[in-house]
Amino acid sequence: MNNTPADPFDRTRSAGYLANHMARLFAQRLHERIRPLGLAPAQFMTLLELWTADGLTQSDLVERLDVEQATMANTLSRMERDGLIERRTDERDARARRIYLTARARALRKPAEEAASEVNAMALGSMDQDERTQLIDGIARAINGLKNNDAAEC
Amino acid sequence: MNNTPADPFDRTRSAGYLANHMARLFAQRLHERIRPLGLAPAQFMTLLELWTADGLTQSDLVERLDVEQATMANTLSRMERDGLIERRTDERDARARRIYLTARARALRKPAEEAASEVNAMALGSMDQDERTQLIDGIARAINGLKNNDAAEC
DNA sequence: ACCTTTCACATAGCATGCTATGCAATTTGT
DNA sequence: ACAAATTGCATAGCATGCTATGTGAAAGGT
Repeated sequence: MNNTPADPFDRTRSAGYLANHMARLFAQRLHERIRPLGLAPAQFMTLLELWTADGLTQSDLVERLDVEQATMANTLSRMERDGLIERRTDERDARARRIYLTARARALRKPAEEAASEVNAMALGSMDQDERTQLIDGIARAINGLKNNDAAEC
Repeated sequence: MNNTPADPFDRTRSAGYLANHMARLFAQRLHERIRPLGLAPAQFMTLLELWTADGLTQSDLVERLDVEQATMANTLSRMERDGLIERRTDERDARARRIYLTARARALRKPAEEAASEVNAMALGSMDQDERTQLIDGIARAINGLKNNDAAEC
């Protein structure tokens, strides 16, 4: 019985492991920068959509940000608690609750986006424009591969 | 007052946003494959180290996997609860508790690593070997940039 | 020896993400 | 018109990750 198999799994070259590590670091760096604004990463992500399109429903956000409905419901509850959004029942569909930004949330756009750009610069700082584009494109392709769950798995 | 600024933050081209999205998809795909084995993603990550080096301490794992000590403590508690590890107090240092795999955990190595490889293949399926290496290297560089928090920020 | 500092770990509290489930409102099929 | 299916959202329960804090054991300085 061989304890170290012929083809050992090397986590330092595993896309999944590295993706997790990178995402944790991004979240930490972002969080420490937007915490002074009273924001957390998932709230910032949600605001990115609401800053460009106010009055969306929860299911709109679920679709655009590709998170589960329950996750978004909880994030929105915390944002309402923190005075970032208001939820008003849709006039035509009593099930839906449209989401509107408060003045406070609108005011946070610039500093928060700057913080995020800063973190991106920190990650990509050592790369030229070509390398950055290649990395972004590569991640986007990986996302596509992972999304087509049922599709042909090579 | 311009509601849509000249340089809008495009989340679909933001490394941080994409990193988060990719990591969530990786975790989902991995989890659905290793759940039948009774494993969760962070447990698998921890096992990757323990499979190659049994008898580590909690702080060894913290250092190798770059997670916070409290995070690792909780993950190890769940792994102990689930019969994957045993913790025995170090003979020479009464503070440390060395971590040993159970037979059950040892038996899970092959199927779990195969599941992870399958997910990696799913993500990288459309790329040739060069493209895969470039993506892995790019992520590794981003990780380095994000880790040197205090270092020169461009 | 003794006091301070450091180290290894545990715990509390919170945010984010998931699955599973439930409920009420709308839509659909007949 | 009405039963069945679908839709929009809430909640419970859990895993993973963080910061902050506490505790007991070991190490170091005097």
